Amino acid sequence: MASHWLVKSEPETYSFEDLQKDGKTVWDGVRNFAAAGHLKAMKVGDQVLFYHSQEGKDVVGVARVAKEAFPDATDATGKFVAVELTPVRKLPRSVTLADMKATPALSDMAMLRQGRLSVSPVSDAEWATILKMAGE
DNA sequence: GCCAACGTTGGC
DNA sequence: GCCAACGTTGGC
Repeated sequence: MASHWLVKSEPETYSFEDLQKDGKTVWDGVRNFAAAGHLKAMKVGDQVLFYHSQEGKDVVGVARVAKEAFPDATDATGKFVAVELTPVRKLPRSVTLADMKATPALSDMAMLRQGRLSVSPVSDAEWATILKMAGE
């Protein structure tokens, strides 16, 4: 059963456009146990919302898990993992943080309840709501 | 094993 | 640029 997720990235560091240009990317550098736990739970084929933090503060695109969790090569301790993501599509309209906060159906979203979490789960209902808000 | 201090993230 | 929230680290 496929799950849905949301990952955050500062577009200045790595934007959705960068992912589309690269064709794929290794999602490493996560140094938070809760987020790492979510990375480990990802399965190939799971869909992932791509959120731009700091600049934009909006969900801009959809990506897909291409490779399940493997040791993060940038982590010397060996405690953290990375996954590989590929771009799926850019959303017709981005969905801003303000829009999500203003939507009662999304009030329980993990990313809203815990702002600093860089990788978080998205329920099927939340997923459908956000895609609809994005004009799909 | 607990708790205080510190560092980092991210929204405003 | 500031401030709040939260996770991690290190001392006891």
